[in-house]
Amino acid sequence: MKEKVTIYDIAKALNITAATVSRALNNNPKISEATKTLVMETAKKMNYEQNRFALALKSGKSHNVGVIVPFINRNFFSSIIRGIEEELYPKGYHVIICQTHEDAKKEEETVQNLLNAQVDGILMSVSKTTQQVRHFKKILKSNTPLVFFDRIKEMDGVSTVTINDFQGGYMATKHLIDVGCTRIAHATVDLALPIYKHRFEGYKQALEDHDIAYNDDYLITTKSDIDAGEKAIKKLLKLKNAPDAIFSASDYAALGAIQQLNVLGIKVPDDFAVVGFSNEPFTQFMELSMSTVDQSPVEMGKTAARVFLEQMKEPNLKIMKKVELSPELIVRKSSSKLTANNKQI
Amino acid sequence: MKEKVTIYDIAKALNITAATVSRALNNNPKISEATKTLVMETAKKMNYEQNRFALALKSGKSHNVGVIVPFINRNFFSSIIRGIEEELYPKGYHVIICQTHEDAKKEEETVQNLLNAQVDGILMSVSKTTQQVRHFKKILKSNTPLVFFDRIKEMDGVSTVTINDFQGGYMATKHLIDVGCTRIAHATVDLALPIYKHRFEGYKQALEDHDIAYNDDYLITTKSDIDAGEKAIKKLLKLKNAPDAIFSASDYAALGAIQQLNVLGIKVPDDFAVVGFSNEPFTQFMELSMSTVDQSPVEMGKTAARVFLEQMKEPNLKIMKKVELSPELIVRKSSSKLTANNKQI
DNA sequence: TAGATTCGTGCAATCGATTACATAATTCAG
DNA sequence: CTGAATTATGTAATCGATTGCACGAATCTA
Repeated sequence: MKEKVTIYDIAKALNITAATVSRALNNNPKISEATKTLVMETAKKMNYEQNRFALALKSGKSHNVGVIVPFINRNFFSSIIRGIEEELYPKGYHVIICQTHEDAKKEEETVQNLLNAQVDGILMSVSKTTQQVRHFKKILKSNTPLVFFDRIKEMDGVSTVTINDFQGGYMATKHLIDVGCTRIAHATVDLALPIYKHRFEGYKQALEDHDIAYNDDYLITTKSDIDAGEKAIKKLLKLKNAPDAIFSASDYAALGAIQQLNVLGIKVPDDFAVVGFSNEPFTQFMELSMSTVDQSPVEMGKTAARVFLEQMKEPNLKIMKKVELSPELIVRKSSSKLTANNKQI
Repeated sequence: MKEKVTIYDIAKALNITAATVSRALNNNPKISEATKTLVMETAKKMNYEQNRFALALKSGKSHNVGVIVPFINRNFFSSIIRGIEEELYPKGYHVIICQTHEDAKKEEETVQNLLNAQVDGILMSVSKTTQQVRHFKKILKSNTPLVFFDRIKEMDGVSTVTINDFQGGYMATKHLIDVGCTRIAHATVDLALPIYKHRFEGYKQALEDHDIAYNDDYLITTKSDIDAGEKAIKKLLKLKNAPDAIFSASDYAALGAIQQLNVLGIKVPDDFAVVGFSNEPFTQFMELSMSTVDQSPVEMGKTAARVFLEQMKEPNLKIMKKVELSPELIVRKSSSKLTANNKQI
């Protein structure tokens, strides 16, 4: 139907060469103003659109960036992607989405695939099962900017955008202390992953700063789901000196905890306070809304995108930027209790 | 660093021409088996990867598909995208994500942009504010397959994947009737949009089939948020013959309704039953879990992708396929009541 | 006014893969 | 054993945009 208009068509129409048209469109200073405007105008008139492939083939730049996440239908990740898309789209970049399903092998394959597609950059959150860094090195070797967000792997030459998980853990724990809890448990997911390790360290530090001894029995490792949270509560309540609060590194486990506490007839927050982590949408919709730590994922996505753009501006310079965003404690009902010493927050 | 290997490199290594290499790699029957295997092997040995841009430039096919949704961080849409990605990725397609923010103008711009990027197809859910179909016609004119999912616009030459919203509305309403409700209200969002219109029609049909007169006072138009649901309940309860149940076309409005009923001390589900629509994740996490209609979004995404792939197989044939998926009623606490005539479902 | 600059364009190669057409090598029919 | 048919490969154009180099024309210098 509608044949694509090329610079040759414009050239023919104006009786000049394609080279001149190209230069005019690129605002090359060697072209006279007269020709420039003339070319611009006819280009517009003829509905000219630059062919991305020809450009990509010539320049090696695709104006695409690859984004790799474990799953895209997890609020945290889809919100990050939203942030990335909003930041990059106006700059003419397209965002290519890939999921790893937390599978290290699929991650490697995906990376290879995106490199082959010659994306201009890769923004990603590392899969839980990833051990190797070979594929990341390949990215760097191919001179493609690489930005990790949230789940990172410490590597030379890679920029990272994270939230301060230590601070998040600290805030959550301190808040529980502030509302009068003294026997605070912590549910973690996998201490081998930096994000969880840092939350745990924040938890420990908050205890220490408030002269509460760390109790190893109060540390429990769970999966990030409701079931795991239920089991964790059952286990914790069997202790002779059972806790009166829990800071869970996962909102889902926290939800399971609350549900189980309900079943057992234990009053939340009065007899047992709960704080989660991530600010999943459901946490605010629960009847007993859940206190949690917000990670501002949209902002994280935007930041990651901006870091990428900076890197693109300085193609020679190897920038390695580490941005750390601040988490925000969101106090809701599951931990809002009035005590002798504390006002409701 | 690592220079890209091209077919010319392979050709040089084997002392043949690039044409032969190309043909061998494409399994052209005119090439002898001997050369084929030889080429294949050296290609593998040299880590050859086909240059997508050269191919795209030559063929006009990008092996990219554009996906346009209002927002990507809405569970429904991100799940659809997940389905699309899972179906298309193994076939060598990359998925380019764009959001419209429900803005018709941004939608037009995005379409133009994707066309310019020469995507091989566009899968999309139409923005709420879209009136014009000019940009859709442009897609068709450029001979690019177009598939609408969920939010469609009736047009010639466009394939659609929807769920049977009528059936969903019918099932939800019939279920409420089955548990003994007789004065069933309906909260809709915008009857101008087919999805909501069909849900409403299903609602009406279910009433009619069970000899319940349709009452115009029970129809209420709300936005799709919690606030709107609260207001709707307030308004409905002011009626002299107040309803005893509501089928809301939005889970969010249904949530608002439940919260407001709680505030007013009205027992859910015994005194007032509630069914939502969409099966948003939060509906199952609420203490009083919400009955709702599931739209199997991942399946919808996969189906849309498959329809696209079929279209690609028959480039000459103009296929126009209309797939309708069945919704599934999910009964949870907000409508599970025991009545004289009904067993608990 | 001759020679040197500057300015604006054109020429042609390039990016990497595909493919119609040409050609060389082999096989086959009679 | 010769011409035709078949098979395997090479030649060169093409997709669309960019860009180093060349070149003619205009302007300037002394």
